[in-house]
Amino acid sequence: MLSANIEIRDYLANLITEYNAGNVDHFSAGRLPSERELVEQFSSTRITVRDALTKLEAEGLIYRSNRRGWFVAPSRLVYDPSSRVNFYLLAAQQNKTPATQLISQRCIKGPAEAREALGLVAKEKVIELVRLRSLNGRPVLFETIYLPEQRFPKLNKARLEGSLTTLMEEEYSVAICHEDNRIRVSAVYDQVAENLSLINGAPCLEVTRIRYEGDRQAFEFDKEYWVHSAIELSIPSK
Amino acid sequence: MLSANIEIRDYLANLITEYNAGNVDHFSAGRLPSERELVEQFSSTRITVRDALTKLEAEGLIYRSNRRGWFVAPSRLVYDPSSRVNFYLLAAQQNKTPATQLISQRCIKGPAEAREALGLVAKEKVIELVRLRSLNGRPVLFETIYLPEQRFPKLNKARLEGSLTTLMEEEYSVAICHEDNRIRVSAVYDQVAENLSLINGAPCLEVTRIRYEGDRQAFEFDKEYWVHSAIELSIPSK
DNA sequence: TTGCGTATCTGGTCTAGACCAAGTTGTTTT
DNA sequence: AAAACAACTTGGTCTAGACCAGATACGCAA
Repeated sequence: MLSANIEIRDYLANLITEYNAGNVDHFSAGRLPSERELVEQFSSTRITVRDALTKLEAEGLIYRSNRRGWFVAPSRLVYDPSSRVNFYLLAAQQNKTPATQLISQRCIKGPAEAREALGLVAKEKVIELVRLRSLNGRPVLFETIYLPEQRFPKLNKARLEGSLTTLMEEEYSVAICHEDNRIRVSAVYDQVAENLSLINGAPCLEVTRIRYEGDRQAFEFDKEYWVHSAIELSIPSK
Repeated sequence: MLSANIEIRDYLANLITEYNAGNVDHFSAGRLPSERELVEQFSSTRITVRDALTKLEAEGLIYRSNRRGWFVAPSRLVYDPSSRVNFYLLAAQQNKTPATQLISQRCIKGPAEAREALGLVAKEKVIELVRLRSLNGRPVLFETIYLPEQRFPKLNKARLEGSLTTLMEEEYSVAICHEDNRIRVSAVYDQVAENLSLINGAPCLEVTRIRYEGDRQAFEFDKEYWVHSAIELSIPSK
């Protein structure tokens, strides 16, 4: 005996599979029926319907756009965090249209985690860049980048929405020698949640990255929050 | 104005931080108060309390043991999926006590995904091994391993709960030349959920691995489901 | 001492609503 | 045509319960 929420999940999961296989009839523009319509259809309650939707969200089959509705998740971007292929190229290779928006740029003391990773002392400051990246108009990545101010004076504001890796190579002769990526499942809140159109506490994939140049001198500390259904990591062996 | 569920989350998150810092008074044996006690304490309802708990679960601060209660999540196992360090060694290095249980062993046709990855044709079969791995008595990993029967005849049953990598090296002269890991956030159901003491639809970290030997011949296909709060992936650059 | 049954506790699932706030859309006004 | 407003729709949050099923603890009988 299946519980009601699983029945609804299974029903929707089947429709989604068909939809992804090309049968576009089920959902208009990838949008699922509203929660109240599903309640009607299954003679159930919103609690149960939302249980089903939350499970599909956890699986990455659907995603929510805060207070707008639930949508079928497009195919995932396959991403190798330790490769330095830039976001635009990667997206283009997978037939997705990328976009980057610079949300803020500040020169601050910065959080302890970043200062430690960058080996800063005393009054040294960091440049904090906050960016939002989208695929086909859907926000998928909220990232905060910390750079030592001393290493990157006079950052070219015009280029901050493009590939930072390229900028750093061309204008600051950075040569990455090593990097460490830490990946965990986490949740988003507040500014991150809002920018990704998620609710507080929604699951995400969190990537923390430290990049080193030359004799193991850290020059970049990143925090990335990915809408989990938008991404699959690919880690080839060394 | 904070919503009630966030207030409860924040309250518990603080207690958990203190608990992890050594103030053991708050929770006996890492166990949170029961949902009904929290309802009392905050003059709220179970829906709201469970919203808060679900958010803490998504963040990996707590985990649930099905119908037993909610517990503070121990520190994560840091794991490099592309390294071939075995589970026992890895756990020991991080002061955790590992255990492995062989749940089933069959010789079957196997799922299309595995057959394809292994390049099997016609009537070739695979050996399917299902194992559950624990840290300090807590189940954290449910894994299914598919091996081509022809490559691994007469598998030594006695050793299937130990390191497979070691077994394959010693008894079948396997030399890994390459591997590909795919990582995504997903959800667990049925047998996987039961074995991990999770509910249907609970979030997890799914790792799919293909290992190759010699001239790029695949010899192993794995599906790993990790309790997400139990693990952090570490991916050093190539 | 060892099972075994039972009472109790826990989370799992669900009912049947309510009100709120943000996003969307259509209409009116400028 | 553009801006402003209002009506409506959507998910977000919450109330106040109910019953179920698995896990646990405990007492009793073999």
